[in-house]
Amino acid sequence: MTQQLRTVLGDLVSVNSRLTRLAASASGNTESPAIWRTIAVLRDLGPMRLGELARVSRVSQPTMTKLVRALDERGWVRRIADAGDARAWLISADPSGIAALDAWREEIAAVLEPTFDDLSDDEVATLAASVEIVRSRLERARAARMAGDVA
Amino acid sequence: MTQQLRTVLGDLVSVNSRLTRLAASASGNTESPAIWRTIAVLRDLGPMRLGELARVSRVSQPTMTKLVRALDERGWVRRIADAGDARAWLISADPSGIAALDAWREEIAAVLEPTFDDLSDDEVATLAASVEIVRSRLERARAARMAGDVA
DNA sequence: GATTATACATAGCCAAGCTATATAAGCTGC
DNA sequence: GCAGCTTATATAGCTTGGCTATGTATAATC
Repeated sequence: MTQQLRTVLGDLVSVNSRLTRLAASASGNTESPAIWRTIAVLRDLGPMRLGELARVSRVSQPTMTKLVRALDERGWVRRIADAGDARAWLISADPSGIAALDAWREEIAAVLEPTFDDLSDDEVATLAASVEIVRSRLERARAARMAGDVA
Repeated sequence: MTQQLRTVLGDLVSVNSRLTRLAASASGNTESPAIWRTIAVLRDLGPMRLGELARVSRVSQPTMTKLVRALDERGWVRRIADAGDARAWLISADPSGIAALDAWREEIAAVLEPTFDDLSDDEVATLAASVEIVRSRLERARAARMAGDVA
């Protein structure tokens, strides 16, 4: 059972990488996955400080500084001064960023759809259930991290 | 239904990106996903020419040239001269490359396991089924491509 | 109020991705 | 049998995403 879980986790990450390449190459999209991932996190979890955003996204703080700058240049996030701590900013997804994210999702979905359009209802439900499983575990990993579980 | 499929595909790619970051940051692994993806393709589909490997992996030919060089330097692939066409090479996964891939999979599985260790048998089965669904579609996309479906 | 800790920015590196182009080998037509 | 097109891989040069190390400014503490 444990072995089966391990195999599945390895397969999951492995097959993910190929799916990502398919999505990226099939769409002519020029923006990077990191940009979309960052907006998605902000949309799902709400405004937060840059450092917290980095931890949640599992990238280093300097990497997030770069990403936020790129997002800011496109007008897709807003930097709000944190009243009470002049060092910090609250990063918030701008409506235009959410709209761009939605457009990107539409685009990759449209591109992938032909490859997946013969899925049965059950198979679609299986994919949806898996997405929820992974999402819930990501959320748990985040919560554990916030609780100071891991450095 | 179509809308549901589209939403699921968008979610799938989106959540993948976060899972990839979790796997990368939780493991101290220094090798890149592209390296592992390439060996996995070679292992699953057998030896092939560099150009075909690039098409199957959905990267450009120069990108694959770089990856194959990196793999060759580590001794993880072999370049076999193609008898009958002096321009081409057959790229083959070396046993040491397969072993390294297996070790990497073990490592990320071990790192992710604590986050996923309370999954029920049903949930594990759901993830496994999803992996198979995606894998089968990737294979189909590859076959369609080989048939000259897309440039 | 000097020291230490924290939040973010900067510098500088490497890898992965791309397009454009070069090189070398095969293929075709005459 | 070689001129010229096509094909297979390599090289050049760029951008972005990732990292560590370090700088700078503000809080927090003693």
